[in-house]
Amino acid sequence: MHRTDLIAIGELAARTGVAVSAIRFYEAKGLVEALRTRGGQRRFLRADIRRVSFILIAQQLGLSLEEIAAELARLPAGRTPNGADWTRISTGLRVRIDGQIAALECTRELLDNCIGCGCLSLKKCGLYNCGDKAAQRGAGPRYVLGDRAAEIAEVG
Amino acid sequence: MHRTDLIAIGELAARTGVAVSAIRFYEAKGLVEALRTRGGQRRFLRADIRRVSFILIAQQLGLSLEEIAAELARLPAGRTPNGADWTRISTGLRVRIDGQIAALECTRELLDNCIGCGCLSLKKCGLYNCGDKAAQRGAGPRYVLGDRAAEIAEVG
DNA sequence: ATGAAAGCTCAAGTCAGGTAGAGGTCAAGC
DNA sequence: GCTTGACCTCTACCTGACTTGAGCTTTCAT
Repeated sequence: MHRTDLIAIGELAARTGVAVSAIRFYEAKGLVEALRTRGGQRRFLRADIRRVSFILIAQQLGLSLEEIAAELARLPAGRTPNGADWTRISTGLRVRIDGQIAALECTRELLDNCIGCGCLSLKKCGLYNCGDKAAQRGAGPRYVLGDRAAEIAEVG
Repeated sequence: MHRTDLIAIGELAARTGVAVSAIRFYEAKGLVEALRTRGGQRRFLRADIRRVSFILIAQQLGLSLEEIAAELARLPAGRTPNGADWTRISTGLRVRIDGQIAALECTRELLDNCIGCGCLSLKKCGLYNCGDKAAQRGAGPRYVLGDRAAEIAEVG
C-alpha cells in the first residue's frame, strides 16, 4: 500500500467513470497533473480520484473547465488535499446552486405571469433578466444570450 | 395594416434581438418558416416574433434547438397561433422549471452531506443521480454525463 | 523472454449553435 | 431610373468539451 498510491490513467478512468481520453484532455488543460514513469506513462495520485470527481460535480452545475480550473487552483499547493480542503472548495458550489435555484424561481414566476396572458412579450415579462446565472447555465455558444436580451422591443 | 403583416428578416431580428444569421439558421433547422417574395427574400408573419421569443425563453431553460422544434411542432397547423396556444405550450416549460429546481435542491442536499464529510465519494453521495434533468441541463457535448455516472466505484 | 494489454503523441473529427465574409441580387425612395 | 441598404446563398470558421485513429512504446504476468 506504499507504492500503489500511484495509479495509472486507466485506473483513474475506471474509478471516476471518465474516459481515458478525457483525463488526458483535463491534464492538457491543467485540471490534473501527472507524474511520469521512466517510460513516459502517466501516474496519478489516489487523491486525483477526488479531484476528478470534483470536476464532474462542478460540470453538472454548469461550470466550464476554465472555471473549474480556477476553483482547483485554490487547493493547497505541495500538500495532498484532505477532506477539509474539499469541504472548503465544495462550499463554493453550494453558493452557486443557491443562485441557480433563485434564478429559476424568478423565471418561473415571470413565466406564470406570461402564461396568464399568453403574450410572450419580452419587454413586459422581463423573462430574460432573471439572473445572469440562468442565462449562463448551459455551456456552449450562448455567451451572448444574457447580454443581448436586455432591452428588446415589445412584441408587435 | 393589411400587408404589413409580413415582415422582413431584419425587422424580425430587430424585434427579437436575434441576429439575422441566427434566424436563417433557425429556418434551416425548421424552427421557423418563411414565405418568399418573387425576388427570393424571406417574409415572416408577425406571429413569428412570438415564435422566436419562445425559442429564446426555452433556450434559457436549457432546451436544445431540437427539443424546441419538437415543442413548436405542437402548435396548430394551418392557423396562426394565438395567445391561448402560446399559453398551452409555455405551460410545458413550467413543468421543466419545476423539475430543474427539484433536481438542484436534491443536489444541494447531497452536497451538504458531502461537505459534512469532505468525501466526494460518488457512490456514497449519489450526487450524480439527482434527476437526469440536472445532468442534461447545459447543452453541448455532455450527452454522456447522465448515463455514465450511475454506477461508479467508491473513492479510494 | 515474450506477447497482450495498456499507454503514448499528435492531428483531425464531432456536435451544437451559431458568426463572418465573399460575391451577387432585390426593393424602395428620391 | 438609379442608388443604396437590406437581402440572398454558400463556404468557412469559431468555442467548448471531448473522441477517434494512426502509428509506435511500455508494462507486466507468465
